[in-house]
Amino acid sequence: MDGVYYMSTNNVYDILAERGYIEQATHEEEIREVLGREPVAFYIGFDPTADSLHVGHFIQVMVMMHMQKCGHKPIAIIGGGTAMVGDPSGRTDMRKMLTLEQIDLNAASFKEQFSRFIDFGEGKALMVNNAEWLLELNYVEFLRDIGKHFSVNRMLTHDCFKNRLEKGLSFLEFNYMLMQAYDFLALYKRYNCKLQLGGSDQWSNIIAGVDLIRRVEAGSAYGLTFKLLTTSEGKKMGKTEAGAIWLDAKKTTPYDFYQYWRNVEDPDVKKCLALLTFLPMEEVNRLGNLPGEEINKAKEVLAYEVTKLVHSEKDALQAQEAAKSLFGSSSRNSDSIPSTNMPTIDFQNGMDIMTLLVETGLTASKSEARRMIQQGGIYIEENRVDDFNKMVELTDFIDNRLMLRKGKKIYHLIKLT
RNA sequence: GGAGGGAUUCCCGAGUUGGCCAAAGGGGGCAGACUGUAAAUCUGCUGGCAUCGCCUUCGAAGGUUCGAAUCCUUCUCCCUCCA
Repeated sequence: MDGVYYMSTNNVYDILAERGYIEQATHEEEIREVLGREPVAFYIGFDPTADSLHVGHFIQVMVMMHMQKCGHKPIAIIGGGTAMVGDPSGRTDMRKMLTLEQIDLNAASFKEQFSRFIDFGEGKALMVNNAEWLLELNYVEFLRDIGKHFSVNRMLTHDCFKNRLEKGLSFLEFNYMLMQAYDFLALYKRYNCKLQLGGSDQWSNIIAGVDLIRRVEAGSAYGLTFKLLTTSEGKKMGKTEAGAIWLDAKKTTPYDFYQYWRNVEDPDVKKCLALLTFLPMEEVNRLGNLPGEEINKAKEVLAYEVTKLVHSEKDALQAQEAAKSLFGSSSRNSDSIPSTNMPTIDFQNGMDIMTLLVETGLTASKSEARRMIQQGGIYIEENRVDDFNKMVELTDFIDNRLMLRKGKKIYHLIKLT
Protein backbone atom coordinates (compact mmCIF):
# COMPACT_ATOMS: atom_id res chain seq x y z
CA MET A 1 0.00 0.00 0.00
CA ASP A 2 2.84 2.34 0.75
CA GLY A 3 4.15 1.97 -2.73
CA VAL A 4 0.82 2.69 -4.27
CA TYR A 5 0.45 5.72 -2.08
CA TYR A 6 3.80 7.00 -3.18
CA MET A 7 2.98 6.53 -6.81
CA SER A 8 -0.36 8.17 -6.63
CA THR A 9 0.57 11.33 -4.86
CA ASN A 10 2.59 14.19 -6.09
CA ASN A 11 2.26 16.40 -3.10
CA VAL A 12 5.73 16.58 -1.69
CA TYR A 13 4.36 16.97 1.78
CA ASP A 14 2.89 13.50 1.60
CA ILE A 15 6.13 12.13 0.27
CA LEU A 16 8.13 13.71 3.04
CA ALA A 17 5.66 12.54 5.62
CA GLU A 18 5.61 9.04 4.30
CA ARG A 19 9.35 8.80 4.25
CA GLY A 20 9.52 9.99 7.81
CA TYR A 21 11.30 13.28 7.41
CA ILE A 22 8.80 15.47 9.14
CA GLU A 23 8.98 16.15 12.82
CA GLN A 24 6.86 19.23 13.36
CA ALA A 25 4.94 21.66 11.21
CA THR A 26 3.64 25.09 12.05
CA HIS A 27 0.49 24.69 10.01
CA GLU A 28 0.22 21.17 8.77
CA GLU A 29 -2.89 21.47 6.66
CA GLU A 30 -2.04 24.83 5.21
CA ILE A 31 1.46 23.81 4.28
CA ARG A 32 0.23 20.71 2.57
CA GLU A 33 -2.31 22.70 0.67
CA VAL A 34 0.14 25.37 -0.45
CA LEU A 35 2.70 22.82 -1.51
CA GLY A 36 0.11 21.01 -3.53
CA ARG A 37 -1.16 24.17 -5.16
CA GLU A 38 1.83 26.19 -6.28
CA PRO A 39 5.61 26.22 -6.58
CA VAL A 40 6.94 27.41 -3.25
CA ALA A 41 10.26 29.05 -2.51
CA PHE A 42 11.66 27.65 0.73
CA TYR A 43 14.92 27.89 2.56
CA ILE A 44 17.30 25.97 4.74
CA GLY A 45 20.27 27.54 6.45
CA PHE A 46 23.77 26.11 6.58
CA ASP A 47 26.63 27.54 8.57
CA PRO A 48 29.89 27.40 6.65
CA THR A 49 31.99 26.38 9.61
CA ALA A 50 33.83 23.65 7.74
CA ASP A 51 35.05 23.15 4.21
CA SER A 52 32.64 20.36 3.47
CA LEU A 53 29.10 19.30 4.16
CA HIS A 54 28.64 16.21 6.24
CA VAL A 55 26.00 13.56 6.59
CA GLY A 56 23.95 15.66 8.96
CA HIS A 57 23.57 18.21 6.21
CA PHE A 58 22.82 15.58 3.66
CA ILE A 59 19.44 14.78 5.05
CA GLN A 60 18.51 18.41 4.54
CA VAL A 61 19.86 18.19 1.03
CA MET A 62 17.68 15.17 0.45
CA VAL A 63 14.67 17.19 1.46
CA MET A 64 15.67 19.95 -0.90
CA MET A 65 15.94 17.41 -3.68
CA HIS A 66 12.53 15.99 -2.98
CA MET A 67 11.11 19.47 -2.92
CA GLN A 68 12.80 20.49 -6.13
CA LYS A 69 11.64 17.37 -7.89
CA CYS A 70 8.14 18.34 -7.04
CA GLY A 71 8.58 21.76 -8.53
CA HIS A 72 9.49 23.85 -5.54
CA LYS A 73 12.37 26.24 -5.32
CA PRO A 74 15.14 25.64 -2.79
CA ILE A 75 17.10 28.52 -1.36
CA ALA A 76 20.20 27.38 0.40
CA ILE A 77 21.34 30.00 2.84
CA ILE A 78 24.97 30.13 3.73
CA GLY A 79 25.26 31.56 7.20
CA GLY A 80 28.13 33.85 6.44
CA GLY A 81 26.69 36.52 8.66
CA THR A 82 26.24 34.30 11.65
CA ALA A 83 29.53 32.57 11.07
CA MET A 84 31.21 35.94 11.38
CA VAL A 85 29.97 36.13 14.90
CA GLY A 86 30.62 32.50 15.61
CA ASP A 87 28.02 29.96 16.52
CA PRO A 88 27.37 30.58 20.20
CA SER A 89 26.13 27.12 21.09
CA GLY A 90 28.99 25.20 22.59
CA ARG A 91 30.52 28.12 24.30
CA THR A 92 33.18 26.48 26.39
CA ASP A 93 35.47 26.16 23.44
CA MET A 94 34.80 29.72 22.37
CA ARG A 95 34.61 28.93 18.70
CA LYS A 96 37.43 30.62 16.94
CA MET A 97 36.34 33.34 14.65
CA LEU A 98 36.49 32.35 11.07
CA THR A 99 38.04 34.86 8.80
CA LEU A 100 36.06 36.28 5.97
CA GLU A 101 38.30 34.47 3.51
CA GLN A 102 37.78 31.17 5.26
CA ILE A 103 34.05 31.64 5.25
CA ASP A 104 34.08 32.48 1.59
CA LEU A 105 36.18 29.45 0.90
CA ASN A 106 33.84 27.20 2.85
CA ALA A 107 30.85 28.75 1.20
CA ALA A 108 32.36 28.01 -2.17
CA SER A 109 32.88 24.38 -1.19
CA PHE A 110 29.31 24.20 -0.01
CA LYS A 111 28.03 25.59 -3.23
CA GLU A 112 30.09 23.17 -5.23
CA GLN A 113 28.65 20.30 -3.23
CA PHE A 114 25.12 21.59 -3.36
CA SER A 115 25.41 21.80 -7.11
CA ARG A 116 25.85 18.09 -7.31
CA PHE A 117 22.44 17.55 -5.81
CA ILE A 118 20.44 20.57 -6.67
CA ASP A 119 19.84 22.20 -9.97
CA PHE A 120 20.78 25.83 -9.62
CA GLY A 121 19.63 26.58 -13.12
CA GLU A 122 17.76 29.76 -13.93
CA GLY A 123 14.94 30.23 -11.45
CA LYS A 124 15.18 26.70 -10.12
CA ALA A 125 17.15 27.26 -6.96
CA LEU A 126 19.23 29.85 -5.22
CA MET A 127 22.13 30.01 -2.91
CA VAL A 128 22.48 33.16 -0.89
CA ASN A 129 24.79 34.31 1.84
CA ASN A 130 23.04 35.97 4.73
CA ALA A 131 26.10 38.15 5.25
CA GLU A 132 24.56 40.15 2.44
CA TRP A 133 22.00 41.66 4.73
CA LEU A 134 23.18 40.83 8.22
CA LEU A 135 26.56 42.51 8.13
CA GLU A 136 25.29 45.89 7.20
CA LEU A 137 22.51 46.06 9.72
CA ASN A 138 22.32 49.15 11.82
CA TYR A 139 22.00 48.21 15.44
CA VAL A 140 19.53 50.80 16.64
CA GLU A 141 17.44 50.48 13.53
CA PHE A 142 17.39 46.75 13.93
CA LEU A 143 16.27 47.04 17.51
CA ARG A 144 13.48 49.42 16.63
CA ASP A 145 12.23 47.59 13.58
CA ILE A 146 12.78 44.02 14.54
CA GLY A 147 13.53 43.87 18.23
CA LYS A 148 10.26 45.46 19.15
CA HIS A 149 8.42 42.43 17.89
CA PHE A 150 10.08 40.07 20.28
CA SER A 151 8.83 39.50 23.75
CA VAL A 152 11.59 38.56 26.11
CA ASN A 153 9.05 36.96 28.36
CA ARG A 154 7.99 34.66 25.60
CA MET A 155 11.46 33.92 24.42
CA LEU A 156 12.42 32.84 27.87
CA THR A 157 9.72 30.23 27.87
CA HIS A 158 11.27 28.48 24.89
CA ASP A 159 13.01 25.27 25.74
CA CYS A 160 16.12 26.23 23.91
CA PHE A 161 16.67 29.06 26.34
CA LYS A 162 15.21 27.42 29.40
CA ASN A 163 17.96 24.88 29.58
CA ARG A 164 20.50 27.56 29.16
CA LEU A 165 19.18 29.75 31.91
CA GLU A 166 20.78 27.52 34.44
CA LYS A 167 24.09 27.33 32.69
CA GLY A 168 24.25 30.88 31.54
CA LEU A 169 23.27 32.56 28.39
CA SER A 170 25.06 35.43 26.76
CA PHE A 171 23.25 38.26 25.09
CA LEU A 172 24.85 37.22 21.88
CA GLU A 173 23.25 33.83 21.96
CA PHE A 174 20.01 35.35 22.97
CA ASN A 175 20.08 37.39 19.79
CA TYR A 176 20.71 34.48 17.53
CA MET A 177 17.02 33.85 17.24
CA LEU A 178 16.41 37.39 16.06
CA MET A 179 19.06 37.09 13.42
CA GLN A 180 17.61 33.93 12.03
CA ALA A 181 14.11 35.33 12.14
CA TYR A 182 15.39 38.33 10.27
CA ASP A 183 16.89 36.05 7.65
CA PHE A 184 13.52 34.56 7.01
CA LEU A 185 11.94 37.98 6.74
CA ALA A 186 14.61 39.14 4.34
CA LEU A 187 14.07 36.11 2.15
CA TYR A 188 10.36 36.54 2.31
CA LYS A 189 10.65 40.05 1.01
CA ARG A 190 13.27 39.34 -1.60
CA TYR A 191 12.20 36.04 -2.97
CA ASN A 192 8.74 35.51 -1.63
CA CYS A 193 10.17 32.67 0.38
CA LYS A 194 7.41 31.52 2.67
CA LEU A 195 8.67 28.29 4.09
CA GLN A 196 11.64 27.52 6.26
CA LEU A 197 12.88 24.04 6.86
CA GLY A 198 15.42 22.86 9.33
CA GLY A 199 16.51 20.26 11.82
CA SER A 200 14.24 19.77 14.79
CA ASP A 201 16.65 21.78 16.89
CA GLN A 202 15.73 24.79 14.81
CA TRP A 203 12.09 24.80 15.77
CA SER A 204 12.14 27.84 18.02
CA ASN A 205 14.14 29.86 15.55
CA ILE A 206 11.82 28.94 12.75
CA ILE A 207 8.71 29.92 14.63
CA ALA A 208 10.34 33.20 15.48
CA GLY A 209 10.75 33.88 11.78
CA VAL A 210 7.22 32.85 10.96
CA ASP A 211 5.89 35.15 13.66
CA LEU A 212 8.04 38.01 12.55
CA ILE A 213 6.81 37.80 8.98
CA ARG A 214 3.26 37.70 10.15
CA ARG A 215 3.78 40.75 12.31
CA VAL A 216 5.84 42.87 9.98
CA GLU A 217 4.37 41.92 6.65
CA ALA A 218 1.11 40.38 7.71
CA GLY A 219 2.28 37.59 5.45
CA SER A 220 1.79 33.86 5.53
CA ALA A 221 4.93 32.02 6.36
CA TYR A 222 5.40 28.47 7.45
CA GLY A 223 7.92 26.23 9.05
CA LEU A 224 8.68 22.56 9.00
CA THR A 225 11.31 20.68 10.95
CA PHE A 226 12.86 17.35 10.22
CA LYS A 227 14.07 14.62 12.37
CA LEU A 228 17.74 14.72 13.07
CA LEU A 229 19.45 11.62 11.87
CA THR A 230 19.75 9.54 14.98
CA THR A 231 20.19 5.90 15.74
CA SER A 232 17.50 3.88 17.42
CA GLU A 233 19.24 4.74 20.65
CA GLY A 234 19.00 8.42 20.02
CA LYS A 235 22.62 9.03 19.27
CA LYS A 236 23.44 11.29 16.42
CA MET A 237 24.33 9.43 13.30
CA GLY A 238 26.97 10.44 10.85
CA LYS A 239 29.65 10.74 13.45
CA THR A 240 32.30 8.27 14.27
CA GLU A 241 35.07 8.29 16.80
CA ALA A 242 37.18 9.70 14.01
CA GLY A 243 34.83 12.58 13.41
CA ALA A 244 32.08 13.45 11.01
CA ILE A 245 31.27 11.53 7.88
CA TRP A 246 31.96 14.08 5.19
CA LEU A 247 30.53 14.30 1.74
CA ASP A 248 33.90 15.33 0.39
CA ALA A 249 35.71 12.27 -0.92
CA LYS A 250 39.01 13.73 0.19
CA LYS A 251 37.85 13.88 3.77
CA THR A 252 35.89 10.63 3.88
CA THR A 253 36.79 8.18 1.17
CA PRO A 254 33.97 6.52 -0.75
CA TYR A 255 35.09 3.22 0.75
CA ASP A 256 34.80 4.50 4.31
CA PHE A 257 31.58 6.19 3.41
CA TYR A 258 30.18 2.97 2.04
CA GLN A 259 31.33 1.02 5.06
CA TYR A 260 29.67 3.43 7.41
CA TRP A 261 26.27 2.69 5.93
CA ARG A 262 27.04 -0.96 5.46
CA ASN A 263 27.46 -1.15 9.21
CA VAL A 264 24.44 0.68 10.51
CA GLU A 265 22.53 -1.19 13.15
CA ASP A 266 19.60 -3.36 12.16
CA PRO A 267 16.88 -1.12 13.56
CA ASP A 268 18.18 1.88 11.65
CA VAL A 269 18.32 0.39 8.19
CA LYS A 270 14.77 1.13 7.18
CA LYS A 271 14.90 4.69 8.39
CA CYS A 272 18.13 5.32 6.53
CA LEU A 273 16.77 3.84 3.35
CA ALA A 274 13.75 6.09 3.54
CA LEU A 275 15.64 9.22 4.41
CA LEU A 276 18.81 8.85 2.41
CA THR A 277 17.82 7.13 -0.79
CA PHE A 278 15.18 7.61 -3.43
CA LEU A 279 14.11 4.00 -3.47
CA PRO A 280 10.34 3.66 -3.61
CA MET A 281 8.83 3.13 -0.20
CA GLU A 282 7.58 -0.23 -1.26
CA GLU A 283 11.17 -1.33 -1.68
CA VAL A 284 12.28 0.44 1.47
CA ASN A 285 9.71 -1.43 3.48
CA ARG A 286 10.53 -4.72 1.90
CA LEU A 287 14.25 -4.34 2.54
CA GLY A 288 13.83 -2.86 5.96
CA ASN A 289 11.73 -5.77 7.11
CA LEU A 290 14.04 -8.52 5.97
CA PRO A 291 14.39 -10.94 8.84
CA GLY A 292 17.55 -11.92 10.66
CA GLU A 293 20.68 -12.23 8.68
CA GLU A 294 18.98 -11.22 5.47
CA ILE A 295 18.91 -7.63 6.64
CA ASN A 296 22.49 -7.55 5.46
CA LYS A 297 21.15 -7.36 1.94
CA ALA A 298 19.31 -4.22 2.88
CA LYS A 299 22.47 -2.75 4.33
CA GLU A 300 24.30 -3.44 1.11
CA VAL A 301 21.62 -1.71 -0.86
CA LEU A 302 21.64 1.20 1.54
CA ALA A 303 25.39 1.61 1.37
CA TYR A 304 25.40 1.31 -2.38
CA GLU A 305 22.58 3.75 -2.94
CA VAL A 306 23.82 6.43 -0.61
CA THR A 307 27.36 6.19 -1.90
CA LYS A 308 26.05 6.45 -5.43
CA LEU A 309 24.05 9.52 -4.57
CA VAL A 310 26.80 11.30 -2.74
CA HIS A 311 29.73 10.20 -4.84
CA SER A 312 29.01 8.36 -8.04
CA GLU A 313 27.86 5.06 -9.38
CA LYS A 314 31.43 4.18 -10.14
CA ASP A 315 32.57 4.92 -6.62
CA ALA A 316 29.68 2.98 -5.21
CA LEU A 317 30.50 -0.02 -7.35
CA GLN A 318 34.15 0.11 -6.43
CA ALA A 319 33.42 0.41 -2.76
CA GLN A 320 31.00 -2.45 -2.96
CA GLU A 321 33.49 -4.54 -4.79
CA ALA A 322 36.22 -3.73 -2.29
CA ALA A 323 33.94 -4.65 0.57
CA LYS A 324 32.95 -7.89 -1.02
CA SER A 325 36.49 -8.88 -1.74
CA LEU A 326 37.56 -8.11 1.78
CA PHE A 327 34.68 -9.64 3.62
CA GLY A 328 33.93 -12.34 1.19
CA SER A 329 36.31 -15.08 0.24
CA SER A 330 37.35 -13.89 -3.16
CA SER A 331 40.69 -12.36 -3.92
CA ARG A 332 41.62 -9.16 -2.23
CA ASN A 333 42.22 -6.89 -5.09
CA SER A 334 40.42 -3.68 -5.47
CA ASP A 335 41.51 -0.15 -5.97
CA SER A 336 39.14 1.07 -3.35
CA ILE A 337 40.69 -0.77 -0.45
CA PRO A 338 42.41 1.73 1.78
CA SER A 339 46.08 1.55 1.07
CA THR A 340 49.43 3.18 1.55
CA ASN A 341 52.24 3.19 -0.94
CA MET A 342 55.64 2.66 0.60
CA PRO A 343 59.09 2.50 -0.97
CA THR A 344 60.60 -0.93 -1.18
CA ILE A 345 63.82 0.19 0.44
CA ASP A 346 61.98 0.87 3.67
CA PHE A 347 61.63 -2.84 4.06
CA GLN A 348 65.10 -3.77 2.87
CA ASN A 349 66.10 -4.37 6.46
CA GLY A 350 62.62 -5.00 7.66
CA MET A 351 60.34 -2.59 9.45
CA ASP A 352 58.96 -3.27 12.87
CA ILE A 353 55.26 -3.84 12.96
CA MET A 354 54.52 -1.06 15.40
CA THR A 355 56.11 1.56 13.23
CA LEU A 356 54.23 0.21 10.27
CA LEU A 357 50.93 0.46 12.10
CA VAL A 358 51.61 4.06 12.97
CA GLU A 359 52.79 4.87 9.45
CA THR A 360 49.61 3.58 7.94
CA GLY A 361 47.48 5.36 10.48
CA LEU A 362 45.94 2.16 11.73
CA THR A 363 47.00 3.13 15.21
CA ALA A 364 47.64 6.58 16.55
CA SER A 365 50.78 5.75 18.48
CA LYS A 366 53.20 2.96 19.10
CA SER A 367 51.72 2.46 22.52
CA GLU A 368 48.39 1.86 20.96
CA ALA A 369 49.96 -0.43 18.40
CA ARG A 370 51.55 -2.42 21.18
CA ARG A 371 48.29 -2.67 23.04
CA MET A 372 46.46 -3.71 19.94
CA ILE A 373 48.94 -6.48 19.29
CA GLN A 374 48.90 -7.64 22.86
CA GLN A 375 45.16 -7.93 22.64
CA GLY A 376 45.35 -9.89 19.45
CA GLY A 377 43.77 -7.31 17.24
CA ILE A 378 46.37 -7.07 14.52
CA TYR A 379 46.68 -9.38 11.56
CA ILE A 380 49.00 -9.68 8.61
CA GLU A 381 47.35 -11.58 5.80
CA GLU A 382 44.98 -13.28 8.20
CA ASN A 383 47.73 -14.33 10.57
CA ARG A 384 47.44 -12.85 13.99
CA VAL A 385 50.50 -10.92 15.04
CA ASP A 386 51.52 -12.06 18.50
CA ASP A 387 54.88 -10.40 18.86
CA PHE A 388 55.06 -6.67 18.95
CA ASN A 389 58.68 -6.77 17.95
CA LYS A 390 57.90 -8.54 14.74
CA MET A 391 59.81 -7.23 11.77
CA VAL A 392 57.98 -7.05 8.50
CA GLU A 393 60.27 -8.22 5.73
CA LEU A 394 60.09 -8.05 1.98
CA THR A 395 59.43 -11.76 2.00
CA ASP A 396 56.16 -11.08 3.78
CA PHE A 397 54.86 -9.32 0.70
CA ILE A 398 53.01 -11.16 -1.95
CA ASP A 399 53.18 -9.57 -5.32
CA ASN A 400 54.43 -6.38 -3.67
CA ARG A 401 51.37 -6.21 -1.52
CA LEU A 402 50.69 -6.87 2.10
CA MET A 403 47.34 -6.80 3.79
CA LEU A 404 47.17 -5.48 7.31
CA ARG A 405 44.08 -5.77 9.40
CA LYS A 406 43.05 -4.19 12.65
CA GLY A 407 40.18 -5.77 14.44
CA LYS A 408 37.57 -7.39 12.31
CA LYS A 409 36.81 -4.76 9.80
CA ILE A 410 39.63 -2.39 9.26
CA TYR A 411 41.80 -3.39 6.36
CA HIS A 412 44.78 -1.59 5.02
CA LEU A 413 46.88 -2.57 2.07
CA ILE A 414 50.58 -1.78 1.82
CA LYS A 415 51.80 -1.45 -1.71
CA LEU A 416 55.48 -1.39 -2.49
CA THR A 417 56.66 1.18 -4.94
C1' G B 1 31.46 47.47 40.88
C1' G B 2 31.01 44.01 45.58
C1' A B 3 30.81 38.86 47.78
C1' G B 4 31.38 33.84 47.03
C1' G B 5 32.14 29.22 43.86
C1' G B 6 34.59 26.78 39.86
C1' A B 7 38.23 25.40 35.89
C1' U B 8 41.01 17.76 36.24
C1' U B 9 43.08 13.04 31.42
C1' C B 10 37.86 12.16 24.71
C1' C B 11 33.19 13.59 27.80
C1' C B 12 30.93 13.66 32.73
C1' G B 13 33.05 13.56 37.31
C1' A B 14 36.20 12.08 42.09
C1' G B 15 40.59 13.78 44.17
C1' U B 16 42.67 19.85 47.61
C1' U B 17 45.47 17.16 56.35
C1' G B 18 51.23 18.12 49.79
C1' G B 19 54.20 12.26 48.48
C1' C B 20 50.68 5.59 48.01
C1' C B 21 48.11 10.24 41.36
C1' A B 22 49.12 9.11 34.82
C1' A B 23 45.32 10.47 38.63
C1' A B 24 38.71 6.71 41.52
C1' G B 25 34.01 5.91 39.07
C1' G B 26 30.78 6.26 34.91
C1' G B 27 30.11 7.21 29.69
C1' G B 28 32.18 6.79 25.10
C1' G B 29 35.81 4.36 22.21
C1' C B 30 39.03 0.23 20.82
C1' A B 31 40.31 -5.05 21.04
C1' G B 32 38.95 -10.31 22.30
C1' A B 33 34.91 -14.21 22.78
C1' C B 34 29.96 -15.06 20.70
C1' U B 35 27.68 -13.57 15.78
C1' G B 36 25.19 -11.84 10.51
C1' U B 37 30.83 -6.76 8.51
C1' A B 38 24.19 -6.60 13.46
C1' A B 39 22.32 -6.04 18.49
C1' A B 40 22.67 -7.81 23.43
C1' U B 41 26.15 -10.09 26.72
C1' C B 42 30.92 -11.28 28.98
C1' U B 43 36.45 -10.05 29.26
C1' G B 44 40.54 -6.77 28.60
C1' C B 45 42.52 -2.05 27.23
C1' U B 46 41.91 3.24 27.07
C1' G B 47 48.63 9.98 27.90
C1' G B 48 53.49 9.25 25.27
C1' C B 49 58.33 6.86 24.71
C1' A B 50 60.74 2.52 26.21
C1' U B 51 62.69 -4.69 27.65
C1' C B 52 63.02 -2.50 35.27
C1' G B 53 62.31 2.71 33.83
C1' C B 54 61.70 7.49 31.71
C1' C B 55 58.93 11.82 29.79
C1' U B 56 54.69 15.35 29.32
C1' U B 57 49.67 16.06 31.69
C1' C B 58 45.18 18.19 36.22
C1' G B 59 42.81 26.71 33.01
C1' A B 60 47.90 30.13 32.23
C1' A B 61 52.44 32.02 34.27
C1' G B 62 55.48 32.25 38.38
C1' G B 63 56.73 30.78 43.70
C1' U B 64 57.26 27.68 48.30
C1' U B 65 59.13 22.62 48.99
C1' C B 66 63.46 16.92 48.74
C1' G B 67 58.56 16.49 46.42
C1' A B 68 52.24 19.80 44.24
C1' A B 69 46.44 18.26 40.61
C1' U B 70 46.68 19.31 45.87
C1' C B 71 49.94 25.32 49.41
C1' C B 72 51.06 30.86 47.96
C1' U B 73 51.00 35.02 44.14
C1' U B 74 49.37 37.11 39.66
C1' C B 75 46.49 36.43 35.29
C1' U B 76 42.46 34.41 31.97
C1' C B 77 37.68 32.37 31.50
C1' C B 78 32.99 30.66 33.62
C1' C B 79 28.99 30.36 37.30
C1' U B 80 25.93 32.14 41.55
C1' C B 81 24.26 36.04 44.65
C1' C B 82 24.22 41.42 45.68
C1' A B 83 24.28 46.49 43.51
